[in-house]
Amino acid sequence: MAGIDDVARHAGVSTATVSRALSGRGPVAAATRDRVAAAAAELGYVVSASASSLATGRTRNIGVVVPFLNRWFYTSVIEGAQRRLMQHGYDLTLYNLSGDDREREKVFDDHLLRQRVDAVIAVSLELTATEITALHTLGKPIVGVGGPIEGVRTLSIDDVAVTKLATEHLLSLGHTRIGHIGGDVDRELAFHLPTNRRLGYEAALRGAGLVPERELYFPAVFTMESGYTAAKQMLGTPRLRPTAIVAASDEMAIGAVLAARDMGLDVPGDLSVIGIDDHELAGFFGLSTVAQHPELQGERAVDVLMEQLHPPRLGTVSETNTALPFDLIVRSSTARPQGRVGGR
Amino acid sequence: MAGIDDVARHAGVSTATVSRALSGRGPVAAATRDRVAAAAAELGYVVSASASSLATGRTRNIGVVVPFLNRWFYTSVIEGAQRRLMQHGYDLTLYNLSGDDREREKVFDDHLLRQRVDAVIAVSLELTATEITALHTLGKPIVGVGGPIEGVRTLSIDDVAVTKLATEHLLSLGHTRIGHIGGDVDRELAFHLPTNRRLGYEAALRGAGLVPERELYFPAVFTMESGYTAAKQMLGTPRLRPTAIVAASDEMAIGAVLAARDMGLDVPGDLSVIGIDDHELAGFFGLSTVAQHPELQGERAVDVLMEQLHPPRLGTVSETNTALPFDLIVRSSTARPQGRVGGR
DNA sequence: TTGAAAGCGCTAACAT
DNA sequence: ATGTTAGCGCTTTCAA
Repeated sequence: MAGIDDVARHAGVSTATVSRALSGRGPVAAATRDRVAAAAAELGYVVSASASSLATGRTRNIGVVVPFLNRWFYTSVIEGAQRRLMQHGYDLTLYNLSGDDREREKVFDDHLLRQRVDAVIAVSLELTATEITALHTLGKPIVGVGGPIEGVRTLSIDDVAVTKLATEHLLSLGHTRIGHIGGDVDRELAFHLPTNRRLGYEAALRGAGLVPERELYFPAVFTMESGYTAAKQMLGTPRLRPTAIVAASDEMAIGAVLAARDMGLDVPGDLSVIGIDDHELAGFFGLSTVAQHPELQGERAVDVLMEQLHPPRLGTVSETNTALPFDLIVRSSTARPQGRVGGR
Repeated sequence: MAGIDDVARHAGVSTATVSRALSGRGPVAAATRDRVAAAAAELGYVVSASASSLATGRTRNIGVVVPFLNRWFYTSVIEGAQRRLMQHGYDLTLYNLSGDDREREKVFDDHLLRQRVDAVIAVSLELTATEITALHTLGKPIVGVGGPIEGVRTLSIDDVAVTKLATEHLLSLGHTRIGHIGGDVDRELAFHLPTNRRLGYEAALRGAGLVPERELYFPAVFTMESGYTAAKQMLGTPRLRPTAIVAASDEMAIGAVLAARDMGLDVPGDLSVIGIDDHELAGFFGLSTVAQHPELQGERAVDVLMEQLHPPRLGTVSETNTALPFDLIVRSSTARPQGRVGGR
């Protein structure tokens, strides 16, 4: 493995010049720069990350902490973050908290503090006070995605507004008996999320002059199976009979669609269903939904960090405070309610 | 951030002793070790990764290269690898090749060569000659998971045997017209995989004295939607009329189940379907399948690397050469064919 | 614009 | 068992 000295010798300059030429920091004559670049290329020289880090204190590596891996949202965020990081020449080190508590502790107390990362992105994390302290003693920039962390800048869609929009879509179609399958506050890591989504649902109903019925809310975990179970429950309870369901996630919504089918109900003829996410399977199931673009959230998180890591020259205006976009996507799982209400 | 000198002073020993005490390399009196540990804990000292790496040449970090992130198989492998790495105190740096070619090149020519990793795990990768060269100039251990790489030790289930088993399950139930939805060789990154799975399917048929019909093979990509389309095609073609389908992945199999339902066919009454994977959704859809335990493959890959990175003392026998396990899991999507064949 | 040289924080000979 | 010390490979003053 060629070192910086080899390149220096090869190009007939000092190591300092090689460093300057290759990193772009400090003045180098154009001709010299070319000579150095050529030498480096010829020798296949690549800077040693650890030596460079030790000397500069920067690692060109970002830590991404997620509670799980096997969920569409997280992998999408990671994918977006990774793509953007690569554009900046950064690596991404992944910390998955899905193990037991001891491992979780290890991540915060050891791994993240080893100074292997310049900053961290925390995805949908509900952190303990100790963990927040640990992150702060890191002294590095931190940005959250999808879950508010005490004292940490967080990117997140407006969960209330999103569910409100989904519910309003159903209302505008003429539905008045709308059920909600939401996250179970007691069982989710990010407890604010199911709460906010439920609030949006209720706000929309109230906005239409309706009173949210407690019985039309069914808690579930964010999986297809759980959505399926909840929907069966809801649809099977005689006095409830909703004509539409808004689920707090697409996976739950798909579960609801399948439950309706299994009960012989037509979607959207007998039941309209809308989810939230625009999950990769939403299109296949013809699911109407509100898209929340998680890859974009990952990219944005990186933008925020890069701005702190490499303060931009004056005049560059930050756009990272822009609210995160979400879009209603109407497919074939929602329609006007059948029968009496406004049929033609 | 406390440094090693602070700890040394605090514990009244030299930095060398601190290093030895904390790393476990080299002799240290028990009492001293405790004193050092206490001092380190009190000061919140954590070794600097870059300084340590520079001095030792080891990074305690493994690179994992995947072609995509948003697929159950990859995230499962990563999860398994991560869990095991954490047990060894290693970090995991993720390289995702799903970007454009320029980015892919950057990964191999820059990022992986920065000496940020001690070894790499390549998941389901079909590498170019240049990329293999790049990996080899790395001079670090490499292990592949799920796809053979020239000159690289690779962990992979026996794709032929797996599909053979799935097909034999159907044969044993009495099916004789069995269709196959497999990967499209031209469109997949890992072209050997669809080929091998198809071979296993054909071998099973031949083993039962049947002749594989070309028309009963339908190419697809590894998604639910593609499986759905292929199944509709197969089931809709009058002269084909299979009573069973073996799909090369669970997602495609689920697509086939849904296609059958949409055509008014009962599963397993009119059509049996079996997949391969034991995908997280397989249970929900009652899908019979052959499980391939990707998390385990990730763990095993780490085991192989650890053995090379930390050669075990004599007497420790490596078990990493054990064939990777796969298991037939019978759920409710497979049954004896209806009607004439052996019905009761 | 370039070079010389002093670290960055830790580890591992080597010496004791 | 512990301490002394010379690097690990690069970056960055400081001088020229």
